[in-house]
Amino acid sequence: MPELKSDFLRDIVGRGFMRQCTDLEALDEEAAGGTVVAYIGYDCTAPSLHVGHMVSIMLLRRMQRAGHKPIVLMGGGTTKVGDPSGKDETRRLLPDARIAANMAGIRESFESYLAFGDDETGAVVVDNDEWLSELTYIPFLRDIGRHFTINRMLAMDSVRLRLDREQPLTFLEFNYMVLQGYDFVELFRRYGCTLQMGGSDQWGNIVNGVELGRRVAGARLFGLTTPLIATASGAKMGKTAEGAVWLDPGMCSPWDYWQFWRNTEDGDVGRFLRLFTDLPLDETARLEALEGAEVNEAKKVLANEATALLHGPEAAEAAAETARRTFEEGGAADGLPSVAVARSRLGEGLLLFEALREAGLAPSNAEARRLIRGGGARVNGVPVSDEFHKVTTADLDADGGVRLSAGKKRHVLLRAP
RNA sequence: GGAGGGAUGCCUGAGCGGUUAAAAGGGGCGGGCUGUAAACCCGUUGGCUAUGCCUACGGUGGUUCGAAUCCACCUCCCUCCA
Repeated sequence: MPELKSDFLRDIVGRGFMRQCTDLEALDEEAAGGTVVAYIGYDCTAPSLHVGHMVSIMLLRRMQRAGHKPIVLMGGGTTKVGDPSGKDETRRLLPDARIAANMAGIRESFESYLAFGDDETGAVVVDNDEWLSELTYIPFLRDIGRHFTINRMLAMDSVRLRLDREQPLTFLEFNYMVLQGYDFVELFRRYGCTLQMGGSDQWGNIVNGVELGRRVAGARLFGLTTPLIATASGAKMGKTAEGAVWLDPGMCSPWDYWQFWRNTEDGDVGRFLRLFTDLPLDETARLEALEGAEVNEAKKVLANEATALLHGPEAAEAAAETARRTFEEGGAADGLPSVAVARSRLGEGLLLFEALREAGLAPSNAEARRLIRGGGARVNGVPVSDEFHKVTTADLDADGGVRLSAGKKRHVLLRAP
């Protein structure tokens, strides 16, 4: 790879953010010479973003810190259509109110990563519904539609996959790529945006936008994609027992978020430090070089840094401290998720399986009982295998709490004040 | 509009009158080994304080001592023809 001139590209290439770029040298030239305006689009299908979106969020962050202007494009309009990429089934359509609510939740998360404002490098949020819902059919077909050939559209991966598998692809979805391409043109016109970034599965859509911009606006646009992040053992990143690791603290507590990063596989630590923290590269290299059990130190740094970015340094510190007390000392720490229960119920002796269920450690009594039978249940760190064991006031510590555990990692503090 | 095919547990997918809470795999959860890692091995995987009861094979009725399995209608999906 030739020597890069711009801080922005040197930084993100060095940290592993880039998979493909439509014209790296020319983009480097632009970025070295002035402020680049770039965007990434986000679907509004869920009420929050999750860890799977972190690469692109961090990319926008690094870009802004390198002196450029990020645009967060909310797909309020395109979500009404549905992206066929990577899906072999038609996506169900969401009601408009849900889309709007989702958008609000997503926006929230960005506050932690980007500095919003109208100045030269201030981040902005735009909703493509603004222009997409204004479109009128015939003029749109004449101005934009004529630049797309069915031949090329049929060759797109997202389309071919469906057709090859003989799955239906509706005309509505078929239009997604046209609309996404149009977004780029619109952002170029409104904000002088010349770069679209996204996951590598968006490459086709991004290239369409670049091409369209050249044809209808004579613009020189760029596209850049990030690699798909899988874990070292090949699993898709960002899923845990409870499902996706959400960014919204209401959907995934700072404690769980910290734990997610703490549980990173050894082989991923270096890469994740580079992608998901702001630590300088010499520091990440030092941490990555740690061997054996020492990598745990690197994982803690990763968890601290990643959590601090999203939830703030205090939340990260609290999670780290709770983890230290819970795992390294085996005690009941304050920061654990806690559930309150009436003290009188402990007086009579509360069945452990019911307590586990109420604490959210098991979805049903039957599951809780299986957990106990399997030897995975603990009260204050002591394994209990009696299915009908009762938790009593004698189990309470001085503050009126009992620590219930399901397995080695999931702990809840049951409080009976 | 016509002809055929399909809908099974978290997912894929077998079963095609009783021995089926439903094969197999995946995933999940737990245990062991470890370092709150990976890999591997083992157990478990509808609900209910349970030698039992309830709910379950798209929906509603029916045939039968007995249905996920047979019949009718309905809903949704797919393929082909017009």
